[in-house]
Amino acid sequence: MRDVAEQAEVSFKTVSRVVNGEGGVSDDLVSRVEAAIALLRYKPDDRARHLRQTANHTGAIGFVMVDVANPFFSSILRGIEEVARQRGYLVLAGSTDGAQEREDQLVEAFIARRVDGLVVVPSGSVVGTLRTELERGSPVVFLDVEPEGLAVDLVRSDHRGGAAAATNHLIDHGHRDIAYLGDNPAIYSAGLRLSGFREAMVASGLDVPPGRIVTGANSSEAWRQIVLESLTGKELPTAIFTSQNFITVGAAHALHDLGLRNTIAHIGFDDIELADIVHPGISVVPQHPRNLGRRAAEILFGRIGGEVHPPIRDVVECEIVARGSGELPPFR
Amino acid sequence: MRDVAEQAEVSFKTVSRVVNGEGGVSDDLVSRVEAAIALLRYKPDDRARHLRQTANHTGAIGFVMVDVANPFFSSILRGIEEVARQRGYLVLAGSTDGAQEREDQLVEAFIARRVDGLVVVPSGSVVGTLRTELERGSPVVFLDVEPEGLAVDLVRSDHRGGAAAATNHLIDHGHRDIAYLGDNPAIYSAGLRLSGFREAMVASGLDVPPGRIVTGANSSEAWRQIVLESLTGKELPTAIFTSQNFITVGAAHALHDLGLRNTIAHIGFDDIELADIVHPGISVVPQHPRNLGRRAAEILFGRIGGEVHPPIRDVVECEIVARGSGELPPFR
DNA sequence: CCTGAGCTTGACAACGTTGTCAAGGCCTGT
DNA sequence: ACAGGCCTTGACAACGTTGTCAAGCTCAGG
Repeated sequence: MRDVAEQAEVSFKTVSRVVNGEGGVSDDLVSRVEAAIALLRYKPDDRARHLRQTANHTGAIGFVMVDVANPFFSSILRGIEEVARQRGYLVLAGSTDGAQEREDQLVEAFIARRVDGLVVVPSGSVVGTLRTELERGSPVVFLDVEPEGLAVDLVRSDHRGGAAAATNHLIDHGHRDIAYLGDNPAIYSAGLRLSGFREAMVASGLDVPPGRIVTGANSSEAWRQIVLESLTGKELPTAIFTSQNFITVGAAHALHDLGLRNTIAHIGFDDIELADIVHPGISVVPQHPRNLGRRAAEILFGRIGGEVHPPIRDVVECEIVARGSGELPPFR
Repeated sequence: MRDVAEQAEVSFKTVSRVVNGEGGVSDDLVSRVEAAIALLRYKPDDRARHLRQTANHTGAIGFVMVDVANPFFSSILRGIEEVARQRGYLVLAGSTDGAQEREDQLVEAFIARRVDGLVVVPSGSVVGTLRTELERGSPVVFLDVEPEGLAVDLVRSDHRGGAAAATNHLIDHGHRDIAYLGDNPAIYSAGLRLSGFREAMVASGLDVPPGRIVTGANSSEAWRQIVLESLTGKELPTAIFTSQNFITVGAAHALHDLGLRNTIAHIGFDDIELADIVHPGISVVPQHPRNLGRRAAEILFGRIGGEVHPPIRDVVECEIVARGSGELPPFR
């Protein structure tokens, strides 16, 4: 800016006025400044701008998720981005892979850049930098995961209810021996889904032997292996409930490999591309991640705009989409 | 920082020294400052830090893509993020939906925040802010799309070669009447894929009547409709080549709706989840987006680090994955 | 006891911008 | 012709940080 001012032979305050369209500058000077800007390819520096402006607003929000390569999260990001864009905001995003340490780093980095707010899918309990920010009153909206014992804004699917609905769906179709395959139940959503499964089973007076609960891998390929192993040479369950999209895909592959897709009933959490053109179609309890993202961003911008109200807790119901695999009768 | 200094009764320069671990501060003061920092929940402001530091490095890079909700792009983003994370960089990302105007806004916003470099999937020709930045010598790596007449760093798949390979694959299996379904050929990659298709057809002495080229929709649902319409009540092609992931999904749905998945051969560009458990499996020419992203980021960081060499042009070959649908013989 | 080296500490400028205020020129109304 | 107001323009402080440099202290060596 200093250079532009020199080039145009005006003070740099006048350049500032022209850049910001403040008016009160004669046409002569405006055109001289504009010529200098074009000549020097000058671009204002938003960091300095926001630094000076007392108003706390940097035009950026942060999104901390588990893995942007997972379509569930990238769709959420897209939803957030849509809302942010409307308001002229930029989105900083980062993947934690579920690691607390990485989550801390990301939150720290976002705070250091003074984002105006955060949407967070926390990896574990809320500690460290994130907790500090919450206490300080920074706008934070939690997504998909509800932190224990904290009154915060939250948007998530009804994991427990959806899982229970899926389980009941299988039970209604005559199944008694149902296996659950899911993420580590220490993960909030995975824990709720497992609870939903358990409760539905118990409510129908059914047993859940430990061998019927399989947890732990984290890619569809790994799940394919796990399901292959857990379905080989033992007494098979008549139905399985896979509680996450990668697991559903891995299990569908494994069932396919074993020639069991028409034998063992299967229902999954999260929707999956092409789930309706396989045979049988894969029944699922879909989430609507883009809407979750939009909703979270809207709440966040409300807070950023200074809205004061009790924490919003938006738990979105999930309904079953029946496509065939979840309606297979028990094979024994 | 000023407040911390007051609280600890030291000068703010001393606080700066403690925060940055510069040493040369007595243990007594260090602990007083640390106590004040904890008490006031002080976090340094990276913007001011980078503003002062003459070295041009803000610890952030930008990624401009078409749509983060498309797994192709979110996988690229993930690859970029991995490399960025290793170096302690943050990634700003935004979707253009292929609109030049939005691309301009994003690039402008990233530049205004003084990102250290950009990875860009340009929407059209390189004009506006992006062009200015290139001329100024800012580090920019192009991804997936090769800008016309510019010597720039580039990473992309071999769209033309991959499309030709797919087409030849169909021809080798006896097809003569092949339909092409693809994005608007004004889009760089889509144009190359169409060329690859055309050239392969011509090289085998085959006709490409205009009715066999279908272009233009932009969601798998829209493509499902288009394919449904274009395959109803006419003389059908014996094979189709769908040149992008959404189109492949839409076409697979449509073929399924029409009961033609075992009749019309089908091969697609981009890989698709579950493509191998449908019947027949969907043959594809996969790209490896995460690797593309990693590669682009590595080149970018090389430039940011000051490497000087002629533009890198990294065109990654694509190989066919045969799963059944692309190997069906002509039905007539 | 004095000198000088080494350590700790702080004062101040600078980064690129905007906000505040005052100076100077011109016009209008009397 | 003069007072008062408006319009244009610039000087300077401030935002939160780091770099530079000098001041003051301690301590060892002569």
